[in-house]
Amino acid sequence: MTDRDWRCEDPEQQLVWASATSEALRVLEGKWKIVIIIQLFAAKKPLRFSELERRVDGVNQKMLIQQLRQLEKDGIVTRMVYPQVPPKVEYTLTEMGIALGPSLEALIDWAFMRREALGH
Amino acid sequence: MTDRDWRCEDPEQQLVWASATSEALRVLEGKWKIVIIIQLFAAKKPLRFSELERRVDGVNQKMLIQQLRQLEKDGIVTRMVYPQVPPKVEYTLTEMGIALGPSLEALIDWAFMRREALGH
DNA sequence: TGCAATACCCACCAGAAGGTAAGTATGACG
DNA sequence: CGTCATACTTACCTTCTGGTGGGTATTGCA
Repeated sequence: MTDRDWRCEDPEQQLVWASATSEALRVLEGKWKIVIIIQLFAAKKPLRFSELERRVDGVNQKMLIQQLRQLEKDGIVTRMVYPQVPPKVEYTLTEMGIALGPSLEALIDWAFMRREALGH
Repeated sequence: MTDRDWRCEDPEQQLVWASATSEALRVLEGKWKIVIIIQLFAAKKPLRFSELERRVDGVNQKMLIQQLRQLEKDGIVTRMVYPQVPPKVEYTLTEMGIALGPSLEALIDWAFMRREALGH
């Protein structure tokens, strides 16, 4: 475990924290990734492409695939192909995807706090 | 406090969590925002425009202002203008900006975990 | 024969985001 | 009068992201 006091004075360390966080955020960026991840979290089981398509409201096939591929590349989801016809492909969260839980929870908390503070 | 178990089965709730998180992320998105926020956190004091320009490596004036204005609009930073010549403008984190702390920490933790897992 | 089901791929387009280089406003100071 | 410092603003260009509407491959089944 590294020292995590990113409010420290060391400018070098600040650069490290900043770049680490930017990197982490890049994995979550894009219009659909969070929604996909939360759907996979909520389902608690592998989801087929078509199931995701149904659950992620408003997404189209190209976008869904694109984001899934990026999430796969980033180690957040696993793609499992069943060689049958018609095709069947299942997506699951990896361990690293599951490990995102606390961050997402913290973000959710902040979002709701903010909502209340802004009076919505 | 609302129920925060976003891994629940209720599809309606999932939509709420998903949209809340997307909203929160939108506030942090953009190439420079995280770096700006972390610099303000680390400084523990108001920073002038030119100080930020120096601390946020690689940013140009237009981008820095643009992102600062968005952060201001989103209630993350405060812009304080001193009416003097040459001009002096200071930027501070709002309460809501400071409240981002735990989320950022969780993201940093995850980012470092991921780094180790990927063997960097 | 030909259609259905599933998970894609491709060409193309529009708008948003990011970036560069120059200009502006102000008043103190020499 | 001209220069300096600071915090912007503007015009313009390039790149990235999101989106639409088509097409494809495979095999079972009517």
